[in-house]
Amino acid sequence: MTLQANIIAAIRKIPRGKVATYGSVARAAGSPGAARQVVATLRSSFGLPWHRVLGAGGAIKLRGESGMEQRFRLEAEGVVFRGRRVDMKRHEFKFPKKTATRKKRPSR
DNA sequence: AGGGTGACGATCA
DNA sequence: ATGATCGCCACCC
Repeated sequence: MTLQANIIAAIRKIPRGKVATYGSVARAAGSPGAARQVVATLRSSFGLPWHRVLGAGGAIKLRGESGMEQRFRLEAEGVVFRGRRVDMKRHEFKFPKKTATRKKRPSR
């Protein structure tokens, strides 16, 4: 299982009308701090709800038209923006945390 | 092995 | 709020 596969899997779980951040996706994929890999994945793969992935705080990190595009798509899904960012209070998607079987870690 | 790169994140001025 | 810096991580050449 590659990190990229985990990232893709995580992103695919983001429901319509909800959003997640690079950082949270990275954690969900099992690699906290690997936000940049999330980016790499989004760039190299497609067919993913890429527009539902934002930067910390719900900010769109894309520049130019791509950013507008993203915002446009999110609003179309019912996501509310507060200034230049998404209202995370209402739309942030919380990935199910692995509480039971920790990755490579003796129970407890 | 070594070095460069990112749609990042957090912090500081 | 914006821009600069440093830290992080995995991937690519």
